[in-house]
Amino acid sequence: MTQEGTPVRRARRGSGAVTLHDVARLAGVAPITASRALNTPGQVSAEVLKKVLEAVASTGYVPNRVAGGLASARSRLVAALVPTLSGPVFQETIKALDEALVERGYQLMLGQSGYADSREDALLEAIISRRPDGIVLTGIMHSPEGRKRLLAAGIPVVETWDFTPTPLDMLVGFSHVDVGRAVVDFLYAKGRRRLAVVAGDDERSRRRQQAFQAAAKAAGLSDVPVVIVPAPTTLKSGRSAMAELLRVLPGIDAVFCSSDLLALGVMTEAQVQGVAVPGQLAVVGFGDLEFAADLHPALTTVRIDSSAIGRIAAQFIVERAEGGAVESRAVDIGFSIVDRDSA
Amino acid sequence: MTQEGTPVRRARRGSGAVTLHDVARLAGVAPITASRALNTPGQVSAEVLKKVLEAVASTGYVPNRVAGGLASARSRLVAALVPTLSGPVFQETIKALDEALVERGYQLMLGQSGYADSREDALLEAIISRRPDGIVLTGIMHSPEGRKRLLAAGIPVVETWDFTPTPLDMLVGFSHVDVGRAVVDFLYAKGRRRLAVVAGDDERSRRRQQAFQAAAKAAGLSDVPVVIVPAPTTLKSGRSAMAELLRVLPGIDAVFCSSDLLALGVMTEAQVQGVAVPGQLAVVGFGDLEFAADLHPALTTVRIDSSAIGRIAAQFIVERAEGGAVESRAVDIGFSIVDRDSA
DNA sequence: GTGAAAGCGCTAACAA
DNA sequence: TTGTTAGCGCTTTCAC
Repeated sequence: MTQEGTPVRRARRGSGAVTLHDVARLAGVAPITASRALNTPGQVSAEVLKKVLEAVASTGYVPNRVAGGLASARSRLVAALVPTLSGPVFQETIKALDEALVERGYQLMLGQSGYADSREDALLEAIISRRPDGIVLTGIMHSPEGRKRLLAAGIPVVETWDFTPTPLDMLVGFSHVDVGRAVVDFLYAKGRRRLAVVAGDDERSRRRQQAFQAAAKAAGLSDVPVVIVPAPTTLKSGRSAMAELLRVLPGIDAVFCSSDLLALGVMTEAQVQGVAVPGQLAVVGFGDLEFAADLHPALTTVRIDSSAIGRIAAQFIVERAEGGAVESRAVDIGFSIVDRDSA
Repeated sequence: MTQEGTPVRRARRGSGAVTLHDVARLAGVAPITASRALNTPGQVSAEVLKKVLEAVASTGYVPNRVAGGLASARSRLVAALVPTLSGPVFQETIKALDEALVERGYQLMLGQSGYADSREDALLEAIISRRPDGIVLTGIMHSPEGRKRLLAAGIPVVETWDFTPTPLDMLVGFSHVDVGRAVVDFLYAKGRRRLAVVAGDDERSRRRQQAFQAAAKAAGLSDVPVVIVPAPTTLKSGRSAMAELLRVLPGIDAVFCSSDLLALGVMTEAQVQGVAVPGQLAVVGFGDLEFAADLHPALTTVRIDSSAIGRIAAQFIVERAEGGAVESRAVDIGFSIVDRDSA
């Protein structure tokens, strides 16, 4: 059903939206000139620029970056894979990543891989099919198929929140083994001798926990009991883990938790059961979430500069996309133990 | 620099990746047939399907949905706008939205608008330029320019987490005015008479707060003092708001907080200052975050089915994109007050 | 500084 | 069921 008498061979396909052609026609220039006026204004005369800008304003033209992406092979889209959107751990990283990206004209796509690797492959395909200019992974890509797919796609990848000598491509993170050790040293220096761990059932938490146990053993401390709780960690699982610990081993004097939320649960249960923190029990969290400093008692915890991870990841990807710098970079952003009242 | 002696007029542009053409050639069919084998397998013969699938497997072909999106005017991308990625409030909505979308072959794009409207317009343009199949807003789009842009783009929009008689398009939310009133009734029934509010400085919180004040007045209660804290709300601002309230009006017997985190801050400060909850002071939160039930005392709070909002929004958008159903729909998912120990 | 032509990789429309 | 053709809206390449 065409509206006018103009002879048309086919039905119109387009969305009907204003296109660059419309703008160009209105401005009296060729489409490519309009394109240049918008993307590289330095390359056109002031007069042309003005006319194009007027045409844009009067039509309400919004460029179609899907088409632009196809033509230029640069989507200006970056994908981030997180285990889950529940849980505040990666939140600041994603927030900082998005902010840094938007500032540079990129957009963020999100995918939840789950803590299991099951859906990961399908998700990876869905993401690669959008041809993002970069992919940010929280954690290390372990599955061989995943690594292969990513490598084959030739998309810049930043692995984060971990450290490995064999990154897929680029890397921004820190050593979980070092964290485990450092917390043992910290608690030992505070005079604590009967340590315990409450850890979420994900790979990085487990790595901290194992390093913690090994370091405690090396320091000549008694065996460190461990309670593993499902990922993502919750206040509730912290409470029940603490209840179990208290039941089985009432003599412990310090607990290292794999998240601040878990630590809050542990402190809550301690309070309910009349165990004084830090008097009888030291509690150390992980993450230094916004609330940690203002709890009562204020939570001693391991601080990770979550925002920095996001910012640096964004920078790496944008530089790769724009500068074409091919070098693979790895940054260890480290961590610190924030010594507050709970330990 | 061409590799072979073939006379080429231009340098090769493509990404070098395997394309549908490669797959089709390998399978011995036309590109469109390969396309159909992958997208609408019912339309091709079993034999062709098999050959195409084999070709896909042997080449590691991953479809380019950027190209597909351009050709079909369906990007299978949905954008979500949140005020901020910090703060757990919309987290479950986004999580559920993403899950429902991925299940149906869509991908989620994220944008942070900030609580101020300043960057919103630029963000909106960035999003529209990707031609998503739908946009999910947290909150109502108020700015006239924003509404205009969205309408002009012709992209299905779902406004969420609020209710209005004049939605832009589709709507999934609840009435914040009703929440404010219901909490007054609830506290009144519990015998509380000197109510106060701690509210984040965002529009929806303010609306609950105002309705709360009005309802208290209508019930013949004394004027309700209000402390406004910056958005996003934090445990810290809850503590200082409570400290202020206690200093100025020590006689209050109930506080309605605009988030559970704020409520936790209020309870923490109360505990530190020796005010018994719920004995002397009732505390009501908002959101029913995962941790609320396991605090001590367990937090009485307003429960919103955050996941349902995400799921329904996804459904609305997908139906619009696929069914072409043009009707505008509005759903009030309501809320409930979860009566636990803190009030 | 400006433009014509070609094509990015895919799918809608039409035809056989 | 399969194929041909013509784009989607933009940017690249090459030429003036």
